[in-house]
Amino acid sequence: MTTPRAEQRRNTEARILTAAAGIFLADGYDRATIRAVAAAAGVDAGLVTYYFGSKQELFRRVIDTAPVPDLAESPGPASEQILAALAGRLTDEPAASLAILRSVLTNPEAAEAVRGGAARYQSQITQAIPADDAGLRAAIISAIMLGITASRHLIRSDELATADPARIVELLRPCVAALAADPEAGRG
Amino acid sequence: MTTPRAEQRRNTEARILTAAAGIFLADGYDRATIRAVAAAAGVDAGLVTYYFGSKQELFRRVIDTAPVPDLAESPGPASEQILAALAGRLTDEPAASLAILRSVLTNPEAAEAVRGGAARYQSQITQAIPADDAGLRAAIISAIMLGITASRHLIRSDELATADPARIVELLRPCVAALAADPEAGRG
DNA sequence: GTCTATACATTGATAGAC
DNA sequence: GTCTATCAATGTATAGAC
Repeated sequence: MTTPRAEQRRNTEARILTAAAGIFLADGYDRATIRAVAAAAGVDAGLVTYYFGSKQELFRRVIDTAPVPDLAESPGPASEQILAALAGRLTDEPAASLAILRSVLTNPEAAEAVRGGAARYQSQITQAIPADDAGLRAAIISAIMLGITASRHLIRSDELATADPARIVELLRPCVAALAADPEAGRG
Repeated sequence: MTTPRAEQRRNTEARILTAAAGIFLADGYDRATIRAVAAAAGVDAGLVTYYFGSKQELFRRVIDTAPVPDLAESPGPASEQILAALAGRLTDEPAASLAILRSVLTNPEAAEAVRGGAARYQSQITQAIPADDAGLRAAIISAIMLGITASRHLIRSDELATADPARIVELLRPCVAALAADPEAGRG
């Protein structure tokens, strides 16, 4: 029943990380305090900075745990892959991703993370779209996903927060299809 | 050439308000300090709280100056009215509105302002859409507008920040049209 | 009406005890 | 490895001088 120090440290560190994701999600980077994170993790405030050095570094570590949506995971055309990824983000709330999203407007570090993640996300879409202005189309799609996610989970707009994810996806289908479709298809 | 005290006060107050809008836009509510606002307005920090009482109240006053987009101003069908309103927000940057947007994720007051503004905005759209799920459709449209505006002006995503507003509107046209259209029109 | 000086609270981060 | 005590910095808000 001995718990080696290294293992115990990993446990505590992981507990702090998940607690930090929750606090950053709830309060945003600026309002989130190390003391609050420590309290949520059931440890002392000094220990947090002892482990992670600074608040910035702690946030950076939280960012690293956020998954990057991989479109290739789901089958079908590009527009359906995009909608499938959105559906996943509507049902469950990825704490780390939402923490980044909430902090993006106040923390440069979070802004950089969003830009980086969005860039990779957009490049996936860009490659799947045959249009020559695929880059802009991908950026618009990405912006739409951001608006939908933020409105539902962060701002909690009444209609969007309570709506069935399936209905939201259904209503967005022609929208995304029009953006991801080959613009030449309709002409000749 | 005498400047009555009341008039001088109005001048200084207005100067502080516009300065505050700029600071809140640039830094967000939390990071924005009264000292920075005072410096930008060319007055003392104590004077700001003397006029507005508190930081919250100052922010509330800035919020009140933000215009509510009126769809009825432009002609045509609902989808075109929405796109016209978006076009306006893409070209010029309404400081007060963007200040609210940046602060929405950290300040409850700003969140309330967004909810209230969005509700009025959405009710306009809802009335213009014949569908029975018009409320959800309006909420989605509103979320899309939020995502586009935030990505362009706040996050400054490369593609969206530099793109021509006309092209963005053009790409979004079928998207908004599909959401604002009568779903019964296509059937029978 | 405007500015100076300051009280008060909060927070990030550090040093040392257990 | 963890917690206690503390420092230094920042920021809001107030009281009083000009």
